[in-house]
Amino acid sequence: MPATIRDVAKVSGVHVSTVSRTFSAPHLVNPATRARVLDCAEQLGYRPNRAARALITGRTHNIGLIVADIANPFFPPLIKAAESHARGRDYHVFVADTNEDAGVEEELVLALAKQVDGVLLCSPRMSNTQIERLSRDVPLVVVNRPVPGLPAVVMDVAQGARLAVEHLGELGHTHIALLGGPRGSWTNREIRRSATIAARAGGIELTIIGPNPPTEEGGWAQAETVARSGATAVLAYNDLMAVGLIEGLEKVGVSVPAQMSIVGIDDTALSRRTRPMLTTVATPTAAAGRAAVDMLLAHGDDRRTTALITLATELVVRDSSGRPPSQ
Amino acid sequence: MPATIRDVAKVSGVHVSTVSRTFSAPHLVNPATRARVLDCAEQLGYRPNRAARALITGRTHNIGLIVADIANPFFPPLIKAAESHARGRDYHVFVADTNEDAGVEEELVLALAKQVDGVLLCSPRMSNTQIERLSRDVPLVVVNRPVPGLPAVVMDVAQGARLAVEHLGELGHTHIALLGGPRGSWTNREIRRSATIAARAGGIELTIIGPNPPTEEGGWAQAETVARSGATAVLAYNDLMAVGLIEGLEKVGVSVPAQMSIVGIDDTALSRRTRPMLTTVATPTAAAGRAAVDMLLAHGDDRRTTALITLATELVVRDSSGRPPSQ
DNA sequence: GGAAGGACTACAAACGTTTGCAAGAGAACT
DNA sequence: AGTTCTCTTGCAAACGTTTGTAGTCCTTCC
Repeated sequence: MPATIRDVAKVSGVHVSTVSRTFSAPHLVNPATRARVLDCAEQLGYRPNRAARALITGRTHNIGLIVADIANPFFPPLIKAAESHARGRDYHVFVADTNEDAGVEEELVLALAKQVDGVLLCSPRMSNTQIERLSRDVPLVVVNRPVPGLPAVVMDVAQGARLAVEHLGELGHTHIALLGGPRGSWTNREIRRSATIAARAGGIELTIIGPNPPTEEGGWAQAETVARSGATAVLAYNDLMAVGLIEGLEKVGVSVPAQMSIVGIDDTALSRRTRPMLTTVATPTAAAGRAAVDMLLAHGDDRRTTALITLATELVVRDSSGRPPSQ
Repeated sequence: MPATIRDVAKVSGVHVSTVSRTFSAPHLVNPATRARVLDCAEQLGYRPNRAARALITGRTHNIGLIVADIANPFFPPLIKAAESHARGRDYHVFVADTNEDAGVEEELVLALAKQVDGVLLCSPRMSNTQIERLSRDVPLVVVNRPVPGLPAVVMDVAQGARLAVEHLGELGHTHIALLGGPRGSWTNREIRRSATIAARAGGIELTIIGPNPPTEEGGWAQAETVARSGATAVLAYNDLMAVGLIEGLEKVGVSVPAQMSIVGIDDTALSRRTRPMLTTVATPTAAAGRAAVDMLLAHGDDRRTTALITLATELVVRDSSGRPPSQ
């Protein structure tokens, strides 16, 4: 029912190949003919069938975007930026949610492989070897984790964690708790590594609590442990956990920031909406989405880009961090 | 480079059509042959090329999902549910964000039309006639707005608004402000209509403030107007505006709920995270996503489903609503 | 005035599938 | 033993494009 290239050819009295070139190589067709063809196409409401085009060119002009959990406020800004950026370059985006499941993740990459020119893998739960294997089927760009031999975009959370610890140190805290994230997370290891170094440098005692699920509940559940740890400040794996922790602390009668300072990571929209507003490490998620799309599309040209892009983070001081109780 | 049906045919010593049938009509091929073919396919890592299949069957097994703003916390749960539900039925989902722009919306539907079996249009900003025209190019299901002649899924916000007004009435409020949403929104009209009726029935004065942009800023900006309106309670178009309003009221020295009760709509994840926690009307967004997918896929079979599904809403009472100040 | 080149267009094969049709082999019926 | 039926498979056309090759007609040059 929808107009095909053949309909346009018939109506405008030229061969299909001429119609095709009118769209894909305009300089090869006579201006007068081109005008006539465009006119007929317009008239018929013709739009090239991208699937058919993909069959022969091998380029679908689609990309896949796989995230662990769309409902996690970290991802929507990334998705939004990536989608918009891709669309600006005439690419459409498949979005899929793995529910934090590595198996689903692999299945999705495979299922999408033939329909896209590449896949953005955000915060993957798969092993490096799994990811490397998949990258033979379809170009991959990994976000939030470096994978040897593959292009990746990561946030400089090490810097962020250092800034956070230094900030707390300057406020006078001498004992900080680190509320860790999920076990397999590269980001989690980075934070831990960097916070440990920064704490040692600042003469600060660091208590590590975790691993924990990276959710509000995960933070909430550790409130008592945190309260009894002797620490006067906490650096949490992400905002979600920080918020859960604040809530949990309230419940056990510890007020923030008077008795306990809290610093989150990510600067999600959430952090400006809680009371007290959350001091947090801002990670440039939108920029990460755009950068990942750029890498993926560049990927096509030269054979195998291996670059690792590291985006700077910064500390955003709000109301959840303050001086330790004078006692 | 990736294995095609022809490679599998060659290796397993049968014709391509037999391989094809092994996957798309297994009962037509001899069990022994089928086993052998499947084995070879497995060996070669063969996966049918869905684009090529779509070319001939006319069914892409993809659906489009167009939302106004991915970063609006209303949408992620809907997207997540729709994507997961669709994947369970072997469909993949294109997600696109229109930035609240009707022009982008139309362009997206057209661009996606050939690549999908149908499009879910969530909270569209286009006119009904525009939508109807587009529905001739590609099956559409509209979410959050009824469009004559098209299948749609809507929330019973009228019921929700009534419950909210009654709740406030029972608490003793006699003057309520309605903080309206965007001009073109059907949901906004419904809320307004229903709140007006409920207020009259309860002997409550209703002041309508708006239209406003459906964002945190939109709520924030009206804080002073609300404070001066004489109302002791507010029903906001959505949670985002309610949260913004609470923040704005704090700034001008009005405390919630002591001096002003606030009720939101949507019950986004947000509403449990703010202080005070938000009393709000829960809309079943995940269910809406699933229902819309179901309608879209059913749509294919019988020619034109016109059904309108209305999902019930309910009031969730939390901490932002209370008795009016005794004065 | 013939050759050489340029601009434009048509032809046809290809991309990876699906599917209607036909053919062959047995099995089951009459 | 002939007919019909079922099961299984192969053949080939089709889906809507792109693109290499070749052809036509003009210009331009020597």
